[in-house]
Amino acid sequence: MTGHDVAAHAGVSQSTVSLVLSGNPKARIADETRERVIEAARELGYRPNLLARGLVQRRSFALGIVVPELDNPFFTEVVSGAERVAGEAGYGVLLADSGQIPAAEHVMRLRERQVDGVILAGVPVETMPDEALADANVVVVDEPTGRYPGVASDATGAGRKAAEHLLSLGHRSLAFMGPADPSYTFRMRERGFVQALREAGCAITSPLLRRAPASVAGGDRAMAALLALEVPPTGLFCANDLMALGALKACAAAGVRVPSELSIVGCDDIEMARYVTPELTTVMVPARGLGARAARLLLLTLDGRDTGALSGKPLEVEFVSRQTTAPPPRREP
Amino acid sequence: MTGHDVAAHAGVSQSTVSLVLSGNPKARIADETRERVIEAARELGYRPNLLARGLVQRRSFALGIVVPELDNPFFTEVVSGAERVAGEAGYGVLLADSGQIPAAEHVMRLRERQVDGVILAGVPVETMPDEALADANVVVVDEPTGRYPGVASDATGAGRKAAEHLLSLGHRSLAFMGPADPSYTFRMRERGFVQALREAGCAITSPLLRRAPASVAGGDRAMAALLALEVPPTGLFCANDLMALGALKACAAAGVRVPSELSIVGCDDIEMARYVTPELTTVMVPARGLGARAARLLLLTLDGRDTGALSGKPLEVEFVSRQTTAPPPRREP
DNA sequence: TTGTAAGCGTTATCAT
DNA sequence: ATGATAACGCTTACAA
Repeated sequence: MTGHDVAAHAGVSQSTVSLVLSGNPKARIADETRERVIEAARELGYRPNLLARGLVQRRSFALGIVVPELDNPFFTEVVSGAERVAGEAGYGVLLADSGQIPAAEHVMRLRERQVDGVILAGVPVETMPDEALADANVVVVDEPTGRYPGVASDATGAGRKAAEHLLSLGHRSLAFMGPADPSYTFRMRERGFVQALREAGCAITSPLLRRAPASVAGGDRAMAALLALEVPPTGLFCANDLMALGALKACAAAGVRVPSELSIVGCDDIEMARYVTPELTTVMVPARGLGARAARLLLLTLDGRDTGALSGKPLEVEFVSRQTTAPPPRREP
Repeated sequence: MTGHDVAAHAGVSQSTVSLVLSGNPKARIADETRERVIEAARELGYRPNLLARGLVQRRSFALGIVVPELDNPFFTEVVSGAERVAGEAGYGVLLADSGQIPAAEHVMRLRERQVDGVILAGVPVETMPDEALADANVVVVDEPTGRYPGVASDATGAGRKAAEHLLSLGHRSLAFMGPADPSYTFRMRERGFVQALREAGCAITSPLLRRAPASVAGGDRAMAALLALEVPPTGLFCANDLMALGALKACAAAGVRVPSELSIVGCDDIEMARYVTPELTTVMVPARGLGARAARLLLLTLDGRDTGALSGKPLEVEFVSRQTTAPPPRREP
């Protein structure tokens, strides 16, 4: 089924078919002819070949999105948000998970497929060879770089809000857990938290600052270490909800009651945060919104009309009070 | 950067470049020439345009995969598994989430993009217009149809294993919750469960068979209804883990202790099953394996060498004993 | 208003 | 062993 077939069926030339069906604005086609073509296309069930179109127009109307791991619900949401807006704009979405294949390689492959742009989420952009991204349309999610446009959430604000909440509850002995890798967002969450504490005259000591992978397993381990301390903290902020879930698990295993003995605040507000018991107090980061915004920004850029409105200020994060925080236990007499 | 540029740089014709770089087996190229071409390509950072290749070869080396919702961790895993094997085979993966746009429409779009095949997961294939799938390479995940090849898990086996476990613990008053829609897999899980009970002389009465969406919210609601019964069940099997998580939540809210007062078995073994407290006893369904297998089957089909080995028997499911099941409470005297 | 024709960047068939 | 050349299915001047 090609445009030629439709043309033959409608008794017109192939280019007329193209003119009609591609909705080219500067195409003056007789209404009668247009009808015939559309009818013929419908009858034959004609669908244009987007590879051919892409070849001549030099754009594929497809976006690539690369994430480090689809398992992480945060990235799943980013992808989901991006997919939604891309889909609604008629764009295809090529998904690349850099679990097995390095991100740079994925980007090269996407570019071979002539994607019009690439969304990078959770990918350490700085570590990628320049050539991979050279003159490509790139939007980076949640990792501000000077080099590429990006969309981000207010990461320091997230840490700050967690600190303020814990502080206002009366906690003074606070801990943080986060990954060792230099991920911008995690670093900023940490910084916001630590700074807010310091401003309140409540410094965090190094044994209370745990490094572990930003996963449930990592949170579990880090919590175990915290619990083994002479003087465990009464409050904890985790770099993401996954870690918080792990911490929760470790507490359950150790018989530590949350929130009466220990308050825990996560970050992201993944769906599961609402589904565990006790429900996780956290800071909501609009993952789906980030993905959607990234896609929107990319699409605007492609149309050459990125007004800067989208890449502007970071998306707001919002403190969500649930069941894992409470005032610290009274000191044993 | 096109093949022509490389040709010019290497002092050969464009077709020679293609011959060399595409690794065409029946290409006899002088070693010296080959070297020159490869070197030129490297220097210029040449990457073939896959749209052009796809146009002439009439295959895009891309797969489409459509899922009902990326939020559902089960489908996320399916996608992840499929993406992995597709990626390793050099195939691109076009992702389509039928949240906003109907699955049939998605399939049409994917076909416009000339995907070589489509994986349908969690999509009600029977309800799709025939034309959407007509002479396309399709693999259906976990929903056997006579019309298309598919990969499936042993859904009745899953229900059966849940029943056997609960029965062996001594439960006799059992409930089931699952979605009302006629999804094959959920139906089979239910059937396996109910049949195994019946065989054990332990019929399930209709108030103990709850219909609700296969989500956490659905499970929560269904559990509330179950708890409101005169004589609540002592054991419960949920059509999937999401529902089980909802049930767990409802129990926590109602102060019903799991597993001492009520035993719960989920199905799927999503990652979260391990992370809630108490950890969810469930039946493991290899979601990632299903996705991987679906992709493998599709790739084999494309190469025209589907030996039938993959579409054969359903993938085994495995009972996973964790913390949400125990013997029923002793009868009140 | 519509048709002709020149590409888009490849692959693949043929001469040479 | 290599180079012309004809597709692939479409868009887009330009002609008619």
